[in-house]
Amino acid sequence: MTVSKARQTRLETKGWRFGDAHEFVGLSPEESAYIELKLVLSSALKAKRVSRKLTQAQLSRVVKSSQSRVAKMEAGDPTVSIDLLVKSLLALGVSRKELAGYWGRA
Amino acid sequence: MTVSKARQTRLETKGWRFGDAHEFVGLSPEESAYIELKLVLSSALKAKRVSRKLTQAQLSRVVKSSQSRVAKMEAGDPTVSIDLLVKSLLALGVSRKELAGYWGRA
DNA sequence: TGAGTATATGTCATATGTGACATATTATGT
DNA sequence: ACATAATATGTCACATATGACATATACTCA
Repeated sequence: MTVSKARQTRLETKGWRFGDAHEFVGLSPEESAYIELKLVLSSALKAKRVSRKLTQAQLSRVVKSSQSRVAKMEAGDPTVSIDLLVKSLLALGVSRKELAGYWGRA
Repeated sequence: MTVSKARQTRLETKGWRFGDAHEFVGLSPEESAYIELKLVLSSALKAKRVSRKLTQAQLSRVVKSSQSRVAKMEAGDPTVSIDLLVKSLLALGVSRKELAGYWGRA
């Protein structure tokens, strides 16, 4: 998927209530699955941060990033890669089994 | 991890026989886990391609890439992102459950 | 041995991701 | 209401990933 399309998707989704990204219109199953995965990792990251009682600024130091990028990670911003999300979760001490759990979750 | 460090790791690993990336010297557990994850996805991609009896060139058309990049994906080249590996696996019709399986596999 | 096919490796211009910064918006307390 | 902390959003220079291409190496099969 192109960046502009991803951005458009995100814009189109503002205020949209959904439980399953398959409901996004005009997206192939692969595109939906890819977006779903990022959203799952995003919320996992936020959940982990909150459970550790860290601010975004504090977490950004742990993962060697910036507060704004952490905010974008948690928001599922299209400019954030799965790599960064995975690296951040690993930096928070998340195990591979836990990671697998996130992805397997519908 | 920086690119140069990743490249160095790969070079250092040439001809190295290992079953667990934790054995890489000088890498933190997170770095090892990240590399392991990429290697698992790499071999999953290759296995899928072979089981479908596709050449790298054919697969490259399916995932809209190039033969050389497919080769790099399967080789665990440090310039290949998890994003690309995941997108490619999804394009091959791999389910979320299957991905989760790869993800969790030690 | 060769010719044909598949895979690997190197390079490069361009696309995309990143941290950092400024600033806006939203919470939380007093 | 006000101040203060936390989070969100926008932008940008720089870093990294990408597809494409050339070319090298490996693999079949005759």
